[in-house]
Amino acid sequence: MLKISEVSQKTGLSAHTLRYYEKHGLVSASNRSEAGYRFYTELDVRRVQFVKTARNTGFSLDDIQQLLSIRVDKQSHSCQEVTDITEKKLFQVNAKLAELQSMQQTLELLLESCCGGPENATHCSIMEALDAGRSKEDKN
Amino acid sequence: MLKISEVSQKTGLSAHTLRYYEKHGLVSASNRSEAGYRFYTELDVRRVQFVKTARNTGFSLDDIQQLLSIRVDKQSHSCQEVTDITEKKLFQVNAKLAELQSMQQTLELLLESCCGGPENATHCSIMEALDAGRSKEDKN
DNA sequence: ATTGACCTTAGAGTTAACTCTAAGCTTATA
DNA sequence: TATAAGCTTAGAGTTAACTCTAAGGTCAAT
Repeated sequence: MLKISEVSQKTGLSAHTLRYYEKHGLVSASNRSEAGYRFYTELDVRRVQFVKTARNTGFSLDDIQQLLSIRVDKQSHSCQEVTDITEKKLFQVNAKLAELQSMQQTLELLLESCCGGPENATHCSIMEALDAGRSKEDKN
Repeated sequence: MLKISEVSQKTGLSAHTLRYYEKHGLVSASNRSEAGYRFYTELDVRRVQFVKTARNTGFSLDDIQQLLSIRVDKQSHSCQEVTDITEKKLFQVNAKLAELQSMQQTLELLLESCCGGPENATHCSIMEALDAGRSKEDKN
């Protein structure tokens, strides 16, 4: 049985975050001391680690809620449910990735076009490009 | 002289957003009618479009504040100031990109490993992987 | 018995960039 | 002149995931 600070150490999540997760129904300590201190079992800690891993993989806390409810009763859920959640997340990641790649390219082009020197910005090609408007992402 | 709804139409930004930009010192209408209605000049509209283009390129409103203050007095600013802002943004974009690419790879691996079928999730390899902990992004 | 470190809760604050609401003028049209 | 569309403002709400604060109880060590 671990106290919250020990779980914090073990997982790298702050005690604040652990309480936040509990308040939001993700992971709670199975036991409490008489004084009300949280006591986490080994299983609780594994659940915390599951949350952390899923978080690092990009899942939102909402996604993780769903994954956790599958996790506690795997028999009643299918692999397809799991892949559905995962695919949805992958789509989101891919969409964001495309957006950022476009930004990256634009920024690189801007930097290539500009001298970057100490001369004044009267003819700065970055300023000109931003002034020209109609950027790549400008969907219309 | 254009009213706010006309500028909205021209730029694709909502009237709310235009007022928001004004409140935050980005772009204001040069004139007002007697009744207090905003009237935008052609120059104001171009400034709005500059903001929009910069936004689409990934710059934050704070970055754009700086870019605008260079824009109104290019003589007093160097190309280097402009490239500094741009490089800083590119670094941020690259960092986020790396993070998302890592997530993408993890998610793809997860999806490859799972059958995704209607069988129950008792041995779902995605669940197992998330349970195994220590993901790639888990820096320690 | 008194520190000081740790725990508890409810609830407020943070971030960015909007987005919306309410209450009330103004303007154009019928 | 009445109605509807559009404008104004201040200020509240949204989103996600924390992060922090205040006020107070608990525990181990001196």
